[in-house]
Amino acid sequence: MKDKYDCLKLDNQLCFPLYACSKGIVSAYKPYLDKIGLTYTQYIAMMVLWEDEEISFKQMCGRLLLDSGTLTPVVKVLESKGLLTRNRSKEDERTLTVTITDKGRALKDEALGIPAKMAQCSKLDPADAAELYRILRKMMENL
Amino acid sequence: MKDKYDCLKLDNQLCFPLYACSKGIVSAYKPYLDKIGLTYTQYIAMMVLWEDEEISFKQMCGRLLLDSGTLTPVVKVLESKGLLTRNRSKEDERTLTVTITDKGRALKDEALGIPAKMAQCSKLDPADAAELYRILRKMMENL
DNA sequence: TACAATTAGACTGTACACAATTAAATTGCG
DNA sequence: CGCAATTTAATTGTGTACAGTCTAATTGTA
Repeated sequence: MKDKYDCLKLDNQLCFPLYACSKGIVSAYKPYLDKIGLTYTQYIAMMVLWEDEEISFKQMCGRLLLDSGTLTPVVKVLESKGLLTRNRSKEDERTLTVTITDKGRALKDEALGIPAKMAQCSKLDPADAAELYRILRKMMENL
Repeated sequence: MKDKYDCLKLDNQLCFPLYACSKGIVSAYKPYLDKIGLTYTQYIAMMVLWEDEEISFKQMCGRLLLDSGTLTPVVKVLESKGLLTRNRSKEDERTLTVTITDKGRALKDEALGIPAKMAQCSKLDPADAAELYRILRKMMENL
């Protein structure tokens, strides 16, 4: 019944459900994020600024685990929406400082209901959610 | 210590580690997939054909949870690499039948070592890996 | 102090990923 | 039978995502 190719079956992969769930969750966010006019990537970028209102672009890349090629256009779009400003640092002209605006800060309150809505939609019981969180955190450290 | 905005912190999200691990695993595959000349998306598409050597395009989309806009170019690239053929069904001209070639079948043996290499790289103990798999599967059904 | 090495962002090219639309083929119903 | 509704891929447009490259600014060192 078992053959040497079993390890190549989609159903036996750990990576595929991970990849599918990641896309699934991001798309589940869409209706809620549409209401506040953000994409998922823009949302997590704003999340960084909701926590630290001023941060260097480089640090932002590190927190989000995104490279400059991805984050540069995202931050420019957020700037064009008036949610943040981009300025070169006085001490080091290479460094780009990203700062939240009043409008960006105001959006925080609009986003407040989203995490609860998302928790419902995954339909995981709290124990599974906690386990998942624990294992994914461990995995992140190894990658 | 706790404020109402805690739920909007990146560290308190379940989605973000999921999204980060998904990207992390896919990028961990890269060196191994480079050796056989496939991207991750191309790899999972070939996985479907390694299991079912002939399948309709529509079914393939369903198995991979990808829509036609994503999979059409992927399958065309795999065709150009000579790993599969694309043919319209005789019974229903709308249906595209995707069939593995000898070259595609041969690639299966080259890919055989990859899953084991990936299991090492995630560095999860078997118990955690099994738990993760179980929870992600449950989540997939709910999404 | 010159100048090599490093660092920070931006840019280019390739590859997804999905929503929305389109076109062709087929089906179903009056 | 005739035509509206449905189905299947393909296409278009927007938005990531990352490798590789480039430029400008800064740092380290002889």
